[in-house]
Amino acid sequence: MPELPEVETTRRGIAPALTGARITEVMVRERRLRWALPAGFEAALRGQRVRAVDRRAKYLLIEAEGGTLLAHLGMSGSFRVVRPGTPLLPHDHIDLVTDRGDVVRFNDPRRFGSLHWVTTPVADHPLLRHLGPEPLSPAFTADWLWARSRQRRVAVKPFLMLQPVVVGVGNIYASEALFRAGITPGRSACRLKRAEVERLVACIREVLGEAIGVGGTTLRDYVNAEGKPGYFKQQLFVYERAGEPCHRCGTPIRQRVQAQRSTYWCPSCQR
DNA sequence: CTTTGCACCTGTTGGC
DNA sequence: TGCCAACAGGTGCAAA
Repeated sequence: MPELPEVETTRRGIAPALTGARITEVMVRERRLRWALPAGFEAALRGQRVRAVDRRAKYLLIEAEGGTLLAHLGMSGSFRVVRPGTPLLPHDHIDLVTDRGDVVRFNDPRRFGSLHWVTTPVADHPLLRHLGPEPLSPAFTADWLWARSRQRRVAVKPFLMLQPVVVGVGNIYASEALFRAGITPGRSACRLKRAEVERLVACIREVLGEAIGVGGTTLRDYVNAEGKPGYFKQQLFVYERAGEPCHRCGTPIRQRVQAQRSTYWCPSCQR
């Protein structure tokens, strides 16, 4: 499910309930996530006061006094903030109960999501150590993307989804950014011209920023902390629009598979 | 090192 | 109507 805009929307939604609150109870109904929750997970978290809720790439960092809860939503994960006694939905695997009477509830049908309690410096964690720059930060520049792309023969669309290159761009926004930049997704990264790389950096920033502004994209099951969908689906130019007319030129949108993932593009607007 | 394909899961959809 | 293959916002890992 979630790419950077959906994770950021989730962060903004759960932060008010968690920041400054103490976790008084941890209820685990299903430990088999991407990595099984270890015995002692609940005990480690119980009693922790949350200092801040941050995001790095597609990870949520719930930073407490004694460590950080590192959460990933995988393909189908979501967090909701509910009141105690709210009936459980299928796949509501974990509850964090706070001393303010909020329940932060993790749901994940496919269980590709993960939770880690980390007591070492979190930026050094193996899952975070090799991540590239945040696309909305000044560290993500045309110079950076240019340098990273020069020796890469891989097609530019899967290239944009490599987290060591730039974080947060997933299957939807890779196609959307390439449409906006006018670059066809099958071009090798190393064959991009300098001006194209510059456009791409700007378009990645633009599309992610706009998506955050409307709460992300809901295709199927993504919901924010209030259980509501994001509205960026209406703004998608190409994703899941195979055969439909391009919003810019009317040419039918095409679809192909790259690196086992569907790619969408306009053969007329993108070269 | 880069690149490719698989694996992990459940739920939905579309074709026959 | 029912069955089954294909596919779905991700990514770690093994192998070539």
